[in-house]
Amino acid sequence: MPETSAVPGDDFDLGTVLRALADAHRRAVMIELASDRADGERTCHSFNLPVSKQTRTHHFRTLCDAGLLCEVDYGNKKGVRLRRAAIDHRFPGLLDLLAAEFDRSARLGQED
Amino acid sequence: MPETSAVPGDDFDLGTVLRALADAHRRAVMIELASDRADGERTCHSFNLPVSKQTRTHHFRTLCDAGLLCEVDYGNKKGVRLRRAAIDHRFPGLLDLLAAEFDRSARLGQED
DNA sequence: CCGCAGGTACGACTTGAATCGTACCTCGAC
DNA sequence: GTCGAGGTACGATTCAAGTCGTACCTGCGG
Repeated sequence: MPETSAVPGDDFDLGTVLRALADAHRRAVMIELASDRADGERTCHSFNLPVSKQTRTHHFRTLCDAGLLCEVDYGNKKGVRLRRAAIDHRFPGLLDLLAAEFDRSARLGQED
Repeated sequence: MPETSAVPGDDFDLGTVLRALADAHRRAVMIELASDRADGERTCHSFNLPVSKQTRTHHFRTLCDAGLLCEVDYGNKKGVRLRRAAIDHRFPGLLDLLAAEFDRSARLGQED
């Protein structure tokens, strides 16, 4: 049971969640995850965050603490997975909002 | 035309909005407004924010800059109004999320 | 065993945001 | 006109958060 999610049930705190989503890098991760309906496990490394790995660790920890992600520790590597069901249960519509932002930024692209 | 909304159309920025909602005081205002389907004009004073009036000004400015509120300047007093239509158009479900949080906190009350 | 890559722990730095003090403005009541 | 209440402007302070440097751990492949 290599699960490392900080939040057990639907013990979400809206403030914590919004603060987690307020950062552009973390939001980018969440938007990417929310858009992928496959909900596969991703490595922290697979997101192209333009920050050092210490900072990456910090951001993913923040997201986990907020209950948005759960981590799988392989010792060497780490996998993250979106807690879609829990989030949808507690904050219905939130992930749709993020997914919509994905479409939006894709539509805008480099223009503007 | 005493309108003073900083954001004209649906020129919302998700980051700005989430950062605005990340603060507990501002969120309290938004939750209260989102729950009131009457959408009447309120005075800044009518929210019971436990901060000084300078800080209150700061928070309402932040909410207006995010495009969540529009203000009506009466010189002496100021009215605020939720930009429900614009928000619903750009972020469908967001206000429902906040309204749900109102119910939730009401249900929990002082317990827990 | 050793090196490398991903990840974490701790600490330091820096920036942004929340808060308030002081001063000033605007309107309405007296 | 004067005063008071609501509001704003500017500056100072304080604190949280993002960022990275250094050091260390873990597994995998040579």
